[in-house]
Amino acid sequence: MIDVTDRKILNILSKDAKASLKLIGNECNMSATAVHLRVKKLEEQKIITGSKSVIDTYLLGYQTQSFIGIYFNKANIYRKVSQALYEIDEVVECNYTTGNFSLLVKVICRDNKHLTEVLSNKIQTIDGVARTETFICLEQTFTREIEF
Amino acid sequence: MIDVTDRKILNILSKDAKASLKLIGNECNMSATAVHLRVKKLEEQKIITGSKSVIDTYLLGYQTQSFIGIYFNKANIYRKVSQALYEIDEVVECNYTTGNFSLLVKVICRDNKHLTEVLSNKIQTIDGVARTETFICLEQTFTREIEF
DNA sequence: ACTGAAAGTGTACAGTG
DNA sequence: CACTGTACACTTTCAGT
Repeated sequence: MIDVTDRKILNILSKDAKASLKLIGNECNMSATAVHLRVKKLEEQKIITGSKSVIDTYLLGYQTQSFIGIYFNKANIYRKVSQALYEIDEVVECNYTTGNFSLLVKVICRDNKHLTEVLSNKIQTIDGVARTETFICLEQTFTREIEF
Repeated sequence: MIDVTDRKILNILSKDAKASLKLIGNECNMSATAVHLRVKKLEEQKIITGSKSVIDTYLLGYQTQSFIGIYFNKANIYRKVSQALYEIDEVVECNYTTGNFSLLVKVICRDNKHLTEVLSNKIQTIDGVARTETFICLEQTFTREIEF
């Protein structure tokens, strides 16, 4: 399905979506056009699904990132609660998980006051949400992409 | 510092790093060149720090994503433990948090067997790690970028 | 700070092995 | 079928307003 060259391309693009085809071609001993064809194929196969610019949210005033574990008071409502969470702009990631919580979500707020408001006025008012547990990120020590 | 046009540009690029300057220019009623100048400035200010292609890890055989809460048996060692975690390829995000755990990390593995191996042979052998708590993601209901 | 024309890339297409 | 070389479109740079 995908070979070692495709993996090399994915590893480069996952760290830099704007890496030039020329540069990738040099790394893979290929013409830029050949790389382009492979990238197109990876997009068709939905292995590459898009791209994002990485933006420093901290510099823009969003300085309180946190994870929130959510407990339910009913069974089988994770889809409905997820939908309600999707309506909350500050919630950027939502995972249905095993373990203590039912959902584990990532929230990006300006400050602790903003977080308090999101928690009490938005998340905890969702039907089915019994209790939440907040983990404020004091420091994100690293993020990185997986290597294929 | 940054105006409403910059925000518009950031919102577009955070969802699509390869959005054409032309298209952004249309959205902002500006020439492609003017957009380019603003993007360059945002990069210089380190508000835009880079870009990534979004890759479907599931399709490539990494089908078990999980969060792992890490407890320490000593104080003040989060930097050292973070460094050790950075050496583990499967750990893609590491946060020093308030709450029960000291660190909350995101791990991407091929399957549960792979996760077990990472947990017992890699994470739990790090000096200072007392105990871990694993939250396997049964479903990532959504991820999204914040709006500015 | 923005525009409009030149140089340098990315992309599409016809052609080769 | 995977790749190459060429032609056009786009991004990027630079002089000018």
